[in-house]
This record gives sequence, structure tokens and C-alpha cells, in this order.
Amino acid sequence: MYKNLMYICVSIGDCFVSRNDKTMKNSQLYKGSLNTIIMKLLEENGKMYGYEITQKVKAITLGELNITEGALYPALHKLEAEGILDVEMEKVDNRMRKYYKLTEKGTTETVNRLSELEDFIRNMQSLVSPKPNLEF
Amino acid sequence: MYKNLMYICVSIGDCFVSRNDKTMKNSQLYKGSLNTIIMKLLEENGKMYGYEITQKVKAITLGELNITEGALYPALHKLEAEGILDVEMEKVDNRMRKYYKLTEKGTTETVNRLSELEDFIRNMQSLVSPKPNLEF
DNA sequence: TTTACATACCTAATGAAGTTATGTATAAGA
DNA sequence: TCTTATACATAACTTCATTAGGTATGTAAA
Repeated sequence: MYKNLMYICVSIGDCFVSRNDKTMKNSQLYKGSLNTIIMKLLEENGKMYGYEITQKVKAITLGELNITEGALYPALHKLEAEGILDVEMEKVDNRMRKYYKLTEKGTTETVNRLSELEDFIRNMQSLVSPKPNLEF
Repeated sequence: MYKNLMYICVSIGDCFVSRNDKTMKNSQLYKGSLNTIIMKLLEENGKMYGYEITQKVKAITLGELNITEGALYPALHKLEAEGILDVEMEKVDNRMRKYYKLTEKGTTETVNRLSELEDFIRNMQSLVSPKPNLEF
């Protein structure tokens, strides 16, 4: 219902939806997973630019996860500074794009991150699933 | 290998492992999941005290996730302040224990949190699994 | 018997990651 | 022309967890 707030209040009158739909809140659970997501997408797609990443994530999660630009760009810069990502500027339709791709180090590191994610998911499922009795 | 550092340096000489094994680092991925974990454990076990929660989590995850006390106790206090948890003091073997259990509100909220966790896991799996071609 | 370890609670300073709210700029469409 | 979409960026703030302590009792080893 939150998702429809914009449309509702537009029909009533003015609405302070500055530029994007800020009514969509990501769950706390996504905290800490951004780098892994970025690296995995780059591993899969070769090279991507920031805006493309936000759109791809939104599409794959059917709108449930919206990467904020304030989180994404600093994250990309940090990964670049750490030598995980390489950057390459390109001008498309008079607009600047910064394409990111994994370095060799980044590719190796991505394998580790994905393995950590697997462990994490497995552990969370152990914690929340009505597990078979351990005292057995 | 990090896990064995304590034993290695003890065999060499002095080692600054103050009180617990501080060499165990949890992945960034766990950030944001602590409240959900606490609430689910309480839903399952009725009532638990703080130390018990840390041990239970360590056991279930086979030592992979270690809740730090600096994270746990503030989290419990916050959940209590929000009316999610009720507290009950009990003295056992001359040691004080604070047993926590879900309030009615807490029980309702736990259902939401678990549903969020399911969505989160599903979305993360969509993002990282070599998914079937969406352009098909 | 003193030292260490386990149990059991607590908090303060710091760090890391994300949100919110902006700023800048071009292109497309109503 | 005004809005929306594309495309980058950062600064202030919040939240969560880590690090690093403090207090106290019980038990086992040195």
C-alpha cells in the first residue's frame, strides 16, 4: 500500500515526492549485502554502470529492493579504491557513463563473497526453520 | 584458519586474547538480522536469557555466527523498550538471569520479520543464482 | 592458591554501511 | 514548459555492530 501512496496523493493534490519514490523502504536485512550484489552482477554481466545496476536489481527483485544512489555510488568508489573494480568512462547519447568491471582480484574476491553468502543463507535458514530436534 | 589463531599463539607464548576469542569475525551479511534471530529464537523457545541466546546461535550455526555481547544486550533493551519483549529476573545458582519473552505485539511482529526474511532470502537467491533467462 | 575459563550481566567509543536530501546535467514526452 | 527518466555525485545523519572495556560468581587446572 505504501507503493501506491504517490498515485493516491497525486490524485488529491500536491505531493512531496521529490524525485523518486522515497516511500519504498528496504528491510534492514539488506544491510551488508550491497557489495556482494554489485560484485555478483558484474561477474555475470561483464561491465555495468551505476544506474544500470539499480535498475537491474529492481527488475530482478520485482521492485522489492531499491538500491539508493547514496549507497551505490560510495560503494562503487570504495570497491574501486580497494582494487576490486576497474572503471572506464564512456559517452553515450551525450550522457556520461562510468562502466565498472571486476579486476582479477575482484573476480577472486567475488568467489569468496558468494561463498560467504551461501553460508549466511544456510545459517539463517537453520536459525529460522523449524529444525529437526538436535537433542535426538 | 582464523579460528585456530588462539591455539597457535598460545603454543608460541603470550597471546592477547583478552577474554573471548576475538579472532572470529562475522560476515557483514549478518548486519540487520540480529533482531529477527532473537525474535525467532524466543518464539521457538518461549523464554531465554541473553547468554543462552549467544550459545544457542553459536550451536545452531556450528560456530559460524557469534553474537557479540555489545550487540546483543543493547538489542534486547531496545526490543524491550519497543514493547516487543517482556523481561523477568530470576536468580539461578547465585547468578542473575534476565529472561526475555515475546509480548503479544512481539509475537505478531515476529511473523512480519520472518516473512521479510523469506523475501530477503528469495531475492538474494534470485540475484546470485544463475537464473533462467528472463528474456525468454 | 592463584590463574584461567565459563557463566552472566552491562556500557562507551568508534567504525561501517545505508538513508535522506540535496546538487548538477541531458534527453524525452505530455 | 513542466515532468519524468537517465546519470553522475556528495554531505549530514542514523543505525547497527565491533571493540574494548567493567562487574561479579562458580569451577577447574597449574
